[in-house]
Amino acid sequence: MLSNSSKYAVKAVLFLALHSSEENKIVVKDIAAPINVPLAYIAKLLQELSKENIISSTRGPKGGFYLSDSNKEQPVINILKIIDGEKRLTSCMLSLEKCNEEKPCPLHNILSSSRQTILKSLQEKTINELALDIEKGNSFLPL
Amino acid sequence: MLSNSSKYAVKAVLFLALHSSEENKIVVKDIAAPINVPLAYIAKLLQELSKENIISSTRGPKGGFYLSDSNKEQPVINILKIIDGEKRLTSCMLSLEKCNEEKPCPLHNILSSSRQTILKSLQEKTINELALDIEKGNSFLPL
DNA sequence: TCTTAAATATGATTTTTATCATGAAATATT
DNA sequence: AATATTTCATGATAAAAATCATATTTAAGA
Repeated sequence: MLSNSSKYAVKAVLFLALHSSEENKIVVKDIAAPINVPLAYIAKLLQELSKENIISSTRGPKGGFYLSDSNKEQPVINILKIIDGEKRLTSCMLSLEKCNEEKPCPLHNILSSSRQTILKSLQEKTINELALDIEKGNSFLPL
Repeated sequence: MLSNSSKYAVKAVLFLALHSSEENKIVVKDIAAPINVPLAYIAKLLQELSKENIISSTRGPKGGFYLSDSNKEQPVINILKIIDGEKRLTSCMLSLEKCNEEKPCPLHNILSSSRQTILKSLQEKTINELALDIEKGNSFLPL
């Protein structure tokens, strides 16, 4: 459902949500290490996210990546849309082009409602809310 | 969530459920064409499924693939377990090894229950039941 | 204005997944 | 027994995804 890249991206953004701010930018190297993702690889993903305004960055000395307040209010699904694309999230489980509510594929009725629920959650939950869950100890981000 | 291979496998098995029986075996070529999957590729998948007793086959003239009655009573998830492996179906959405009910990752609580529901459905629904859905016109299998 | 520290852009390499090809083994028919 | 038809086993190739490398641009500070 999620690509490797998306998972890495979520981890990185969450890390920024927890540890960065406009006044406290973080260098790629210091993001890659704690979230345990290859530096050059996460660098590329961060670039994409930055270009699409999911996260913020400034270059040069004292530069780095960070999350502005408005960045933090975005729904989690925005990350996935950029990295994996809309299609991957919503396409039929059997990849049948012609599958839809009127002409459902055999798996459609079984999976559809759970799928909807998942998407709705990802739509509603903001990056900031996820970060708060971690801070409150309701969830964890090991390795 | 599902690999390409798994999707192909489900389509093939469903096709067999609808059109084959012990007395009416079907040759690979006549499976590949209607489900629109490359012949040599589906052949390999069918071999795997056959070896693991998800489907049945006999070789030589008049041979082919088919579903025995007991094959048809298996849950759909068996196909996915063979082709994708158990791990792919159940692993944490962020691929965090340490994620579990006690120490949930940030996405865990959001997604876990829907995920469970999906797995339960795939566990309970048999191949035969899916086929019946199609026969009744409750679902379709285009291309 | 020069140097340095950072992101950015681009592309190369590696690994994984998907696809294709071929020969060996098995069985039914003659 | 010989032959033809089919699955089965194995491995080769191609495509896509993941990972790595490098040169360019930007901004801060001396």
